[in-house]
Amino acid sequence: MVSERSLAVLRAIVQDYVESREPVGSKSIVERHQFGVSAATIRNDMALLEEEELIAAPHTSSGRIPTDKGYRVFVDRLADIRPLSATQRHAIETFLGESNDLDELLGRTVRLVSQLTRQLAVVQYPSFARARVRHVELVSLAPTRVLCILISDSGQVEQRLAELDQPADEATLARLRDRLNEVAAGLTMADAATALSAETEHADRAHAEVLHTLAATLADQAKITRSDRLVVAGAANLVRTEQDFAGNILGVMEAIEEQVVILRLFGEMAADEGIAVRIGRENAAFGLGDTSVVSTSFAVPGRDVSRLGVVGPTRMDYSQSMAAVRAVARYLSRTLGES
Amino acid sequence: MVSERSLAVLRAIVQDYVESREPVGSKSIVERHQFGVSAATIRNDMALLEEEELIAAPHTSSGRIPTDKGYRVFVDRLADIRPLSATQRHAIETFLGESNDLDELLGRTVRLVSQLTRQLAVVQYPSFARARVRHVELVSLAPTRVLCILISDSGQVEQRLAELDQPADEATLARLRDRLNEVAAGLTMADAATALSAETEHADRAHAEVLHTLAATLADQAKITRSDRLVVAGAANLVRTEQDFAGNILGVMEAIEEQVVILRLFGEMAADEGIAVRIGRENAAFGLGDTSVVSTSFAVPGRDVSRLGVVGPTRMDYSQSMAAVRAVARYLSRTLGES
DNA sequence: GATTAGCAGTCACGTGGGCGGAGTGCCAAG
DNA sequence: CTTGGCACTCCGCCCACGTGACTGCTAATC
Repeated sequence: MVSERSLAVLRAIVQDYVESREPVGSKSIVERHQFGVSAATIRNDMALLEEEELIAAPHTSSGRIPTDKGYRVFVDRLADIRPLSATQRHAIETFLGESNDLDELLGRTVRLVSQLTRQLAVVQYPSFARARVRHVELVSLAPTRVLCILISDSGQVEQRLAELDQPADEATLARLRDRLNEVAAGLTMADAATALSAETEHADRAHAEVLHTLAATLADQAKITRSDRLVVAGAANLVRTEQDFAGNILGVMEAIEEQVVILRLFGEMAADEGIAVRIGRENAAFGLGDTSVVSTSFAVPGRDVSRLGVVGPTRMDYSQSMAAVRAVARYLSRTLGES
Repeated sequence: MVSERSLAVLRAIVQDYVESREPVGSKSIVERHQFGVSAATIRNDMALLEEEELIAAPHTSSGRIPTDKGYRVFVDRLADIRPLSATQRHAIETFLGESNDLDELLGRTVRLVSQLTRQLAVVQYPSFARARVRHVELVSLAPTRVLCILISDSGQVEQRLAELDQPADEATLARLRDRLNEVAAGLTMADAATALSAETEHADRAHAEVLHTLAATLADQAKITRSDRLVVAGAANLVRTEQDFAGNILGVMEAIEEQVVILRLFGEMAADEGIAVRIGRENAAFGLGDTSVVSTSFAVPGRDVSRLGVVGPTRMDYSQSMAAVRAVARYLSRTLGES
C-alpha cells in the first residue's frame, strides 16, 4: 500500500540515518537526494511510512528513524548488495591465501571480516562429525603416556594425551596403531567413535587394557564437535558503536563471550537461504534486542556446514555487511573445497 | 618522611576508593576504619600525603583519590596478597584439571583468571623455540599433498600442509620420514630448523625435490614462535568498568586486539621479579595511560618462559588481582612441569 | 488527486542562576 | 600532636527560559 516513492524515501532515511546517526527530517532528505519534490511532499510520504510502522519519531517534533520493521523492508527489498571493490577482493585473496592451516585461516578470516565491515565478526568452527578418519597415530612420550593423534581427510588434526595403566613399548604401540587404523580409517568421525568403542570389547590380548584406553581416547576425540566453538574478532567495533546500543553493550559482550547464544542463533539462521539477517527485536529471545546479525554459511567438504557473520547495532550498514560476508564466505568455500 | 599512620591512611583511601569509586573524605575514613583519632587528624595526614603527591583532590573541596604514585606505594609496601579461599583454590584445580591439551588448558586458564579477578585476562602462548622435537610424522592426503606433523616433547603438535611438485608414494614417504626423524629428533626446535634446512642441500636421490619441500616445510614450522600469540578473555569486564577509564576504553580494546602492544609490555615486565605491576601513566608509552597491568611468568619445561596477567583500570583491586594471578601461574607451572 | 507554501505547535537541548551539601584548611585550645 | 569549630570553596542539581528544528495541517495551486 506504500507507493514506490515512499519506499525510496524509506531507503533514503535508512541510508542517511545509518550515516549520520541522527533522526532525519524531511528537509535534509530533499537536500541530500534528488527527489524533485518539496519537503512537504516528503512529509506526506513519511506520514504514510509512519502509519505502516516502518519509521518512528523519537519525539513529537523530531526527524524519523527506521523501526526494526523498516530495516527489515530495507534489507529484504531495498538494499543493493554491491560487490566489493577490486581492492577489497584482492585483499581477501592475498590476506587469506597466506594461511597455513585451518586455525590460521579462520583466525585471519574473522579479522578480515571485522575490518571490512568495521563490525564485530564471528566464525563458527567447522564441525568434525562428518569428516573421515584419514590416519591414526600413536606417539609414545613416556612408558605410560601416549599421545593419540587423529587426522581427518580434510587435514584437521586433533590430539589428546592418554595415560596407560601399564607401560607399552614401541612395538606394541605399532601393532595397536595398525589395528586402530584398520578399524577407523575411512569412517566418518561419528562412525569411527562407535567402531572404536566397540573395539574396546574385544579384549583378547595381554594389552587389552592398553588397547581399551587408547580406543576410548580416540573414540572420545572423534566425538568432539568443534562446531561448538567460535572465533571472534573486532570487539573494539562494538565499543566504537556503543551509543547505538541502548547502553547495554555489556549484555552483548557477555553473549559473545558465552558463545552459546551466538551458536543457537546461528542454528536458527541456518534455516534461511543465502545471507540471513536478524534485526533488533527479532533477537530479543537471545537477549540481543538492539543487535543485528548478518550471517551466511560456508561449506567445508566432508564436514557439516558452518557459518560466519557479523554482529552489530541495529543501525548498521547492511549493504556493506552483507556484501563482505558473502564475498568472504564464497572465498572460504572455494578455498576449502580445493584442499 | 611520611609517618606510619599516614601510610595506613593511604591504604584506607586506596581500599575505600577502589570499592566506592568516589573520592574519599576524612570523615568517611574515621567512620569506616578504627584509627582512634578524629577527622581533623586524618586531614593533617592527608595534607602530608598530598604534599608527597600520593593522593590528589579532583576539586578544591572534594575528597581525595590516589595518584598513580600512590597506587605504586600501595602495591609495593601496603598491599597484603592474601591467599585465595579454599573454594577458589579448589576451583582452579578442578576447572583446569579437566583440560585435554595445551590449547584447552590455556583457554580455560584465561577464562578462569578473568572470572577470579573480574578483569580482562591475558595469557601468552608458550614459545616453541626451546622445546625438543619428539617425532615427525608425514601423512599423505593426496599424491602430491602431504601433511607434516611436528610433535614436541611437551606434547604440543604443529601441523602444516606441503604441496609436492611430484607425487610420492607411501613407501617413499616412510623412508623420508625416517630420514627426517633421524635428523631432527631430540633437537630443540631452533636447532631442528637449521638441521632440516641443511638437509635440503643433500640432494642425492630422485626424491630430492620432495625431500627438499618437506624439510623446508618442517624447518619453517619449527621456527614458529607461538609466543607471539595471546589468548584473551573477559573483555566484558573492560566494558563493565568503562567509566573508570578516561572514556578511551576504545584504545585499550584496540591495543588488546593488536596483541603486539601487550606482548611488548610483557617483554618489559619480564625484567621484574615475581608479580609485576604496571600502573597508569607508567604505561603511557604503550597508549595505556589509564590502565594497570598485573602479570607474572609461568614456566613450561623445555620452553621459554611466558606470562599471564590481567588488564584493568588504574582503580582496580590489586590485592585480589595479584593473588589470583600468582595462584594460577603457580598451578600452571606445576601442572605443565609434570607432563 | 497530487503537490506545494505557509504557519502554528511541540518538544529536545543548551544556557545560566541559585541552592544545598560535602569536604577542606586553618586556627586556637587541650 | 591532637581536637573541635568555623568559614570557605566548589561540585552537582534543579529549574526556568530561550532557541532551533521538525512536524502536522490547511488552503491554494498545478
